[in-house]
Amino acid sequence: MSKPLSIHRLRSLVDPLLVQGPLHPSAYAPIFDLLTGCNLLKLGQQLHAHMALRGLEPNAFLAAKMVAMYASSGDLDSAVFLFRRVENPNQLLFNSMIRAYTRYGCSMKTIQVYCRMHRFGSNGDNFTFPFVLKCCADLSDIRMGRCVHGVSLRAGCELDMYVGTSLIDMYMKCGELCSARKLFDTTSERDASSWNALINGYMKVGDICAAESLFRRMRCKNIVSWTALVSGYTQNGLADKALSVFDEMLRAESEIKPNWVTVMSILPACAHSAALDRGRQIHDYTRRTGLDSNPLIQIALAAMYAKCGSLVDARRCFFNLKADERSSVAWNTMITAYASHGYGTEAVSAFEEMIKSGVCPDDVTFTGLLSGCSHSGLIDTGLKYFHSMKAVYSVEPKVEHYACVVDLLGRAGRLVEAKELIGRMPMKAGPSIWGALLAASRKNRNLEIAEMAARELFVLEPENSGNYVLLSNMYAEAGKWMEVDNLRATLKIQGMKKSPGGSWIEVNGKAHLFLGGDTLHPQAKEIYMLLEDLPSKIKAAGYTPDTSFALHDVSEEEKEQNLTTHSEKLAVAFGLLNTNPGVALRVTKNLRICGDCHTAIKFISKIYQREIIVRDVNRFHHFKDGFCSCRDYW
DNA sequence: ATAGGGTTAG
Repeated sequence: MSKPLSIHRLRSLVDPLLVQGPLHPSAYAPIFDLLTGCNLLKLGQQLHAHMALRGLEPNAFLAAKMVAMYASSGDLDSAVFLFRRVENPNQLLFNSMIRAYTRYGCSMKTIQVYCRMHRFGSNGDNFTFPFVLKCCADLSDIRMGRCVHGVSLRAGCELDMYVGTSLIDMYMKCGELCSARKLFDTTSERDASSWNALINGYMKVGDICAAESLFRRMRCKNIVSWTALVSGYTQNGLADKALSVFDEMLRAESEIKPNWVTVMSILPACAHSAALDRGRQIHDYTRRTGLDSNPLIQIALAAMYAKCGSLVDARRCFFNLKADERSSVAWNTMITAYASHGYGTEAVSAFEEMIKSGVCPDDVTFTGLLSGCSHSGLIDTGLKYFHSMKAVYSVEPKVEHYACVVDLLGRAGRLVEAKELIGRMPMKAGPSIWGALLAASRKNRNLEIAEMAARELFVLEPENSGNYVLLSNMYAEAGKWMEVDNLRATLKIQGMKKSPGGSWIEVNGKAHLFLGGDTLHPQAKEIYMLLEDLPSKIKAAGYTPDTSFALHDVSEEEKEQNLTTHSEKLAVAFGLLNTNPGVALRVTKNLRICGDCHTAIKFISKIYQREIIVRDVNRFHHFKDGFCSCRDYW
């Protein structure tokens, strides 16, 4: 596309038309072309109104241009209105409308327009099929896809590269990998797009090897190919690989540089690994390249910072957004950020502010809000919002909202109410529901309800060893060693391994991972010395180790020993040893933080005057001056 | 005028 003209230049083209009488449609068409993609809705509307006032009905050709203009300016309704008024649509107009609907993600509508086009006796052309095929892909409608494939052959489009790529993409997204591959292998002309469609498809189904081998064999790699690899790794949970490909990309001698989509793909990898320093580097990169002016980037940055433990930076990114850029997703990001950090009150006020600014909440908003209330013990507030979801905001509660409320009630010890709520749910209770109930029974030491929840979970997610471990721990607490042995035997028979507890901490941009009882680290000796000194220091400050968290059938002394070597303590000790006084420590754990460690870290934060931020699988704990942001409610 | 993108409970 040519460079967009300045608003003044466009004004000077439109204004003379507005003072003249009706002209031939061909006089207006080029103006609408110029307005397309300029996001100057007002100017387009003015011209349209001028024509309407003079009784000028656009013909199909002109309507096509106007539909494109409206669609590109965010006004789909006007585009549809125009389209419907044209009695004799031509191919161009159909294409324009199909493109408009596709752009707004209205796949069903696109298919409807395509069908109508058929009834007008047209097969479509090389500009029709790519969009229609994309919709088939989005709908996973393989039958429609095959049908469109057939029509595209009849229309003689089989050699068109755009159509070819769209076909490959459609087959990949519908899970017909073989058909896609066959098309790819038999196409004589292939460009980067067809390769990229395949790579993305393989990544989507989790076939990393196939995607990698294609990428390595590719000779015409472009920015999309690199991004496909990065986002594929991220989506498959391979954050480290995503980060190293990103580095490789920066090093690669080609001209290819990360664009905004690449950045969007790499940020979740930073978040996953809690790689705050890497995240900051990427933030710097967006500032250097001007990508940071993109509101989507700011939102993704906010989410990254929140997940890396820096709520301050997350807020800063959010406040970089102008008021009209604060979409529901932006608000959701902040509400969820507050919730996960245990700032329920702030989550609630962010929600209220969102409503005040006229942004409609959606289901994600309420999962964030409810989990925020739950983490902070705002029981009544949470219940109030839950009940207002549908009544006030027309958002249908989904299973995840029920899970939040089960958690909200359960955490507060209202297990019976939680159980009753599960019974009244309009949908089937899934793992999230029973998982919340199990965790709540653990917290309240209610073995009976725990057994009930666990029974459901063993069926729903038999491969999740965490559930067995949790119940087994509860049996251990209750001294029911027989049941403990039974569960352990079950675990063993099924060949399941307890996922090892691990924590990591980033120091000078490098992550250091510790497993429970780890002695492999080069600094292990110093770390253990520091930890061995801790109990006496802490005991002097009034701390008693809570051995109920050791959960082994061993003597009290041994239990205490095991506690000192939990991975989160090792990571904290390492942090104390390797950072300057006063620097905040950020530790990430792959499981839930242990209760004894929680107490110990509170004391450490006081004794060593350090802010310590621990992210566990559920939430953040901010330790400072002997207190935790969760106020021991977790 | 093809391919890639942000927010989600235990």
